[in-house]
Amino acid sequence: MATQTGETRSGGETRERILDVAEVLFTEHGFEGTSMRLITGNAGVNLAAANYHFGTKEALFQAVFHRRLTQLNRMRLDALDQMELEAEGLPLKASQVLEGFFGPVLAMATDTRHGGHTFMRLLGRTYTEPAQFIRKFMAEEFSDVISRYSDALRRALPGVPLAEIMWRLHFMMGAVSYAISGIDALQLVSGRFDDDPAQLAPRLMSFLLGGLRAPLPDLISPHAQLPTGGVGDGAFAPDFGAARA
Amino acid sequence: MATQTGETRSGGETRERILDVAEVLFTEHGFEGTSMRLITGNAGVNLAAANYHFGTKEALFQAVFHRRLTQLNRMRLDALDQMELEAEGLPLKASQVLEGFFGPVLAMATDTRHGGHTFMRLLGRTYTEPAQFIRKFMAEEFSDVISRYSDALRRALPGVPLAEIMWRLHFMMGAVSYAISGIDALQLVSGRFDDDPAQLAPRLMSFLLGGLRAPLPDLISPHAQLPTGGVGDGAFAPDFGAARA
DNA sequence: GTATGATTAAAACGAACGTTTGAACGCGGG
DNA sequence: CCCGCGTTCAAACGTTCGTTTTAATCATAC
Repeated sequence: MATQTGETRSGGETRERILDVAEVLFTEHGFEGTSMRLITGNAGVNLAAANYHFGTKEALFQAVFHRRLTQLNRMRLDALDQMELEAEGLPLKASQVLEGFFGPVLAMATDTRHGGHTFMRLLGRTYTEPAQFIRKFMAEEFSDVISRYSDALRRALPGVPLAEIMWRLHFMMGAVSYAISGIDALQLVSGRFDDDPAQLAPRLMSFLLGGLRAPLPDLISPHAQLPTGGVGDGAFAPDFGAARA
Repeated sequence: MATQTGETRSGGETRERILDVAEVLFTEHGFEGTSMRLITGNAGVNLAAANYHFGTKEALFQAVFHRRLTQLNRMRLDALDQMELEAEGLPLKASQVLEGFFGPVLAMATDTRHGGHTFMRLLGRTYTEPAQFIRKFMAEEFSDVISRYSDALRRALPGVPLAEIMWRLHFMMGAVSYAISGIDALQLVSGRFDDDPAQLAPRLMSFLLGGLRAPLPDLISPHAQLPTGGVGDGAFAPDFGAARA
């Protein structure tokens, strides 16, 4: 009220406010579906302020990711460091590795007070976004964590080929992503049921461990590596063929 | 060359061509990121033709989905009908149910000749899109299949609560979605490795069955229902708290 | 051969987009 | 007191968007 136009905000408050609002709106409407005007409007700041602080819309999007991913991956690496320290050179248990990798994700996802929930939905959604500039920095942000954790998993599951571990890590990331981002999608499709967020973690962890430690599949050509458990019945009807009218 | 301007196309060829191109471009750039001009331009048809045939961009998007989803869910229901017929009233095996549900998906996903591969990536990506008009008809297209298959799963896994089955179905859909849409995302993050598409199905099926049949988690409040297998160690560090600077 | 109805072409519509501009503002140190 | 610097402001830039409009073109029936 002191001056004619808007009041001046302290320090980096405008910047942080833009980041917070952008995180929510990018989650709700996607990158292309969110306009700079919508972001700055909801944040109560001037349109040009966004370009002043971040340059371009792409850079703003990256800044949203960088702020959270740095924190997330730091938590993951710290957890792994501590577990490996306590293990004194012995391989970790698979459940420990999973907890180190997905624990921070779930903690962030169920934290509604600091916006982590919103971001994790955005992350899951963005992981499959093919936009070039997104893929680029996603790879950079993740490569360290992936290599450290795939290594820990390889030691936790001796005899399982590395390719299999990578695939299962990939599958697990999909399950976690859906677990976080698709709760309403699930309700939408199946009506209401037990969705207590406090029970999501044990549910998910049990599922992930079951999948990670499942018997190895019968692969087509190469030498089978471990006993399989009657999984390979049925060949997934590979002939899709001329089914399209 | 017979006439001054373009040649006329037969019957519904223009319509089909628009659908095919739209499917590819929606997959690559998303709904908001794909313009009608890009679609019609790549299809070699006039811009107005798209609005003539489909009315609006949203209706075109729905048409893309309807064409494939109808086929996909028909395959799923047919497979379930036949399996239940052959079972003569006895419950199906969990592996059968999974194969009926995800088999058509994988068959479509690995079929590069008829564009199914493209569509399945689009489906996985769209499942978590929060756009209202998308959620609406996704629910309609899927509700039949979900209720039939969740019922079959419930009979295949007696003693497992329905809520648990729905959650695991949800987790599995996430894993399958990533398996289909994120192959390059995986390579991007971990370098090249074995990605023979013919081996994706057995790999995925093994993982899914392991997760589906995993021991039930220790839930916080309610009565435990089945013996659990030492999964509940660690509580996923629920205090995320003031970690943000 | 020509009238008819379906389909396409080309151009234009207003609105919304990301970004830039140049002036005004608040506030610290001379 | 005022000047310089970081920041915010209103306004405008040129482009692209989804959609509509008007006229031309085609296949077909008479």
